Amino acid sequence: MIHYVGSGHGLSSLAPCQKEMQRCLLERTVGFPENLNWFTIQHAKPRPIPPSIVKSFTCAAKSFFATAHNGASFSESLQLYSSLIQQCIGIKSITDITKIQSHALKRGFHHSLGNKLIDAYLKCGSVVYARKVFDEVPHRHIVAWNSMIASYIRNGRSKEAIDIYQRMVPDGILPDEFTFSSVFKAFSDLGLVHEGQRAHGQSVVLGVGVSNVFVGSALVDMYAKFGKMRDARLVSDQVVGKDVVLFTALIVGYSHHGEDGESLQVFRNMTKKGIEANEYTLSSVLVCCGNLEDLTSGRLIHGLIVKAGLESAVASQTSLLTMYYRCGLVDDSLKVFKQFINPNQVTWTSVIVGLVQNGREEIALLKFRQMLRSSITPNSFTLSSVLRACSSLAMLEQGKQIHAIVMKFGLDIDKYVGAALIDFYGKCGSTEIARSVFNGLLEVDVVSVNSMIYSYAQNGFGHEALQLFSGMKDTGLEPNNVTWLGVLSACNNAGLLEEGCHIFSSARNSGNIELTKDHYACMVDLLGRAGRLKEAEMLINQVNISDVVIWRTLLSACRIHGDVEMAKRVMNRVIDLAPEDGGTHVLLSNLYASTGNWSKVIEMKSAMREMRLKKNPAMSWVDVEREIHTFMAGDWSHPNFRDIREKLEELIEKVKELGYVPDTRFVLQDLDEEKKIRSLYYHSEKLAVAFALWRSNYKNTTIRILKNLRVCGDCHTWMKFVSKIVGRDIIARDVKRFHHFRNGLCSCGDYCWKSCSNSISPWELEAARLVIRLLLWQPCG
DNA sequence: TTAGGGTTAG
Repeated sequence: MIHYVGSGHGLSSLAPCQKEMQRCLLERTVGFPENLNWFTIQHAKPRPIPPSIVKSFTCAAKSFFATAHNGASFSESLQLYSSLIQQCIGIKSITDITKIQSHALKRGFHHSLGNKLIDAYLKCGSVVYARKVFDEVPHRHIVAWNSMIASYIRNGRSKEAIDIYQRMVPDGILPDEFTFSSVFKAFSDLGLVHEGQRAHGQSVVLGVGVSNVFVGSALVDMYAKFGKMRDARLVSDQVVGKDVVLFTALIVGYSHHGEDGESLQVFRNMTKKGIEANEYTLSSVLVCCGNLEDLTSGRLIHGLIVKAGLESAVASQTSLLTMYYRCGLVDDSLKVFKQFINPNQVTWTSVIVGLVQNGREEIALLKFRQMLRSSITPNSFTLSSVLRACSSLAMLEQGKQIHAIVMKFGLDIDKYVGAALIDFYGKCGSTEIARSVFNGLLEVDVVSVNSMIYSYAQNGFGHEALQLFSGMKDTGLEPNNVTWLGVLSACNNAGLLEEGCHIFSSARNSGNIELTKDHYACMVDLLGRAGRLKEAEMLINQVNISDVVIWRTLLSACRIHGDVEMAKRVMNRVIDLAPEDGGTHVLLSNLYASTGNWSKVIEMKSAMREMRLKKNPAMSWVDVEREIHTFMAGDWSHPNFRDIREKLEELIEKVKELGYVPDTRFVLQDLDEEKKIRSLYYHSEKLAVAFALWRSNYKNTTIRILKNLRVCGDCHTWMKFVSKIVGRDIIARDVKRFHHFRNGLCSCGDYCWKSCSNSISPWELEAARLVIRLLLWQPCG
């Protein structure tokens, strides 16, 4: 039943309406002079509007003109409005629809056209206007309800979609298969498990179950997104006439929940049934191959993509390059990337991520620059990855430039980028900046807190890490595996034995954390460094973990405390677990060397030669004026070696005056005392510091050193003295942690070099000597 | 006139 509303719809009102329509149409066809009549419009040649549109408008107007004169019936007028609205959809003009709506409203046609108008607004992308009409008109067709729900979901407004869905039954409208195929996504988007299940129940009651493959695949997708793969499978099994979409939803579901093998099985079943995979399926299956590092299947899918002619499809190409880099084939990944004619943001990001994950950080940064040059905007994915590249290379200046780009795009409040920034500044030794980034985050989650705890941990700020950890409870954040490890490592790096033991037992007793070998390794390190070797050994035996890293950690502690007997025992365990491992032999050889057992050292070295094991040469890198310089112990190949040597001699003389005494215990070769002292002087980190000071004599910048092994104990003392005499900060990042040298002291509090045995070690004596010297040296008051 | 699945990060 169609209702007329208002009274102005008769023939008498047609003339002004005609004028109104003429005005609307004239405005639509921009460029027409206003004094033209309908006849001239038919023959006029508009400038900016494409001829096809003008033609359609002219025909519509002609028809309206004719009906107006002949006395248009209600249905004729309605038809004309519908036709005009249809044309507006064609040119996606919301303005024109609004004009037609206002015209129709004056003539009382508004409500009769309600569903048409809703459809038109939605097709032109205006959910707001559509909703306005939806709320105004009394007789909404089921199509209007379904269209509103689908549009809200497409626009990421799932809550409003659910509101509309929940109003259907009270309004006397029963949801149909179109409703359910849309609405389940709204529940999964919002993570509303119970509500989603209830809607599933309602669909069964209404008889709109899985007989429809659209409803079935939407349900499979919803259950998969909830992580309920068993339910997803049960629904899928009931669907008759399964299609490629349903299978893809299942494949993606399994993959997202770590069951990539099952995904591949589903894919095989699908192809067995003769269902052809499309671009969506193939991209998803490639992700599974990448996650499984299953290159054979990955290459097979690559073949299928070529066969299906989908090589140029962007998503499958992106997945292809992702699959190759996850399988470690960076060059193949780059080959795929080269085939892109116009790489998009995701493609650029994928290739950058792949390079960073495979340790090709420098090329990743190069690609990032190319991306910016091709005017592709980086997103939070891209920026967090390039920041990771800068962290790995300790490239402070580059990272700062990327931080500026982050600020430009307003992404410094993003939790992913924020965590990457915190990690970056932490790894570059700038804990204060890391903290200010942390404080500026819009949303703090467990990952950003973990990043901050790690920054503190790496830089020896144990108490700060503990404080942040205890504050987590107030913010309602639950610590995870990574948090416990971070805070344990903070205690370890700062030598907080008691606190570390307390944290470890809390983690063990918390009940909801599964401790991994990393947690145990950290605890063994803490106990071992503190000299509680027996306890450390007992802990390993107690948990019965056969992991080479844990035993090697204990071996390293044996070396610090000179426990040769335990070291031999531990070494046997290490060799059992990793017979080819060179590091173990180096450790034992160093242990013999530090106890002066040179015959054993020679024995070990010849054993290592036979096994063709090599000790990694110690290397240091220093960043001076954005240029990286590499140094090796006793290597004078640097073009400025004369200046470096001169600077080094000068520094050594000055630090000696302040009390520096070379500690030859750190020379692991059998040399006479004088030669030992000379070999200490030319350690790579000393060369790097001397070079940096020579090149930047009159500047007050921080010197940043990166070392591939741990900083040697003698160099550690030497750098403390140097920081005092030159009044400059030195930050040394070694393989384990950071050392901030400032004004004669180090942030590690010398914990790394302190022996915890009962007798006073030479190091403690040296530290005491240093403190006295500094006290004397500093002016009082 | 209305409907379902995919690619990149800690």
